[in-house]
Amino acid sequence: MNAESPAQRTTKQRSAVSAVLNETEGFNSAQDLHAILRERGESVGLTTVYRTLQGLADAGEIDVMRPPDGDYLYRRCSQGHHHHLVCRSCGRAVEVEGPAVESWAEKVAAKHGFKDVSHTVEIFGTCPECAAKH
Amino acid sequence: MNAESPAQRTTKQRSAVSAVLNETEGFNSAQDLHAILRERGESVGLTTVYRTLQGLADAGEIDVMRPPDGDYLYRRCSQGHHHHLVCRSCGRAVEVEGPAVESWAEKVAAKHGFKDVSHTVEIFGTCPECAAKH
DNA sequence: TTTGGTGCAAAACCTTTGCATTAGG
DNA sequence: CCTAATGCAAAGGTTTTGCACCAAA
Repeated sequence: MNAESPAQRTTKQRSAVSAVLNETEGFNSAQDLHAILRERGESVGLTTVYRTLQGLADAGEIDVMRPPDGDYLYRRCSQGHHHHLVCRSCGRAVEVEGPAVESWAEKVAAKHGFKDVSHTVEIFGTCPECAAKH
Repeated sequence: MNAESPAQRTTKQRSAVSAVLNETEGFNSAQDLHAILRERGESVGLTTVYRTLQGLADAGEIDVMRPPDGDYLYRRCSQGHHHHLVCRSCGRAVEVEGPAVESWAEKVAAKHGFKDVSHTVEIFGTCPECAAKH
């Protein structure tokens, strides 16, 4: 029992969910993704969407975000640690890095003796396109 | 109809909720606060706790936070914009400031043409006391 | 064939709302 | 008195779970 067999199966539903995540440039809720799939004629249950997203999130293949209000949002992202500049209106997101923020967080936590430190940083705003639409 | 009368009444329930917020040094959920009140023998309905917290939050008298998972958390805080270093185990929070983070967020948003920018920054970790308890 | 995946319906949860009653000013 | 505040119960909405059936390997 050492050969860690993923036993992860490739199904039509998972491929469909993954495909939508590849094509969308913003954060979407599980229900959004489910609606998109239905519009396309793909028949995937909402339960499966939730379960697939959980799996992808656990595997670190997608980013999960929680806005100040509302539900969980998901998005396929590049590898590595980064943060997001998210449009409040359309959900479009830009990946941003902030080395200074990382070190600042580490320093602050260390100063107070906190261990196992992690952090969340999200920037919200209205993107140029949405601002233009008035 | 110009003298903006707050019409805000001081009730036993609101005082009780406010008192608990003053005495706790960590973030608590509405249900936590409700439980604490009941333990004390104070009889306050969960609905009232929720409504009182909403009011205090709208008035800017308490900070609302959303952890990566779980429900809304509330805490009485000092005035002004600041962020938190929160213990994942006991909820204790330290208010921290990061001028560099503020300007960084502004700059990043401006570079991408985003307007009406706001941001959230939370640092999570295990506080010294909780770490000692192993 | 074997075992993980799927999907429906139902359960769990947290939070909000409707409405009659209570009580602050 | 007048009207905001309270609290119970019920509604709302999202996410999870139980279970029988289906399909990938």
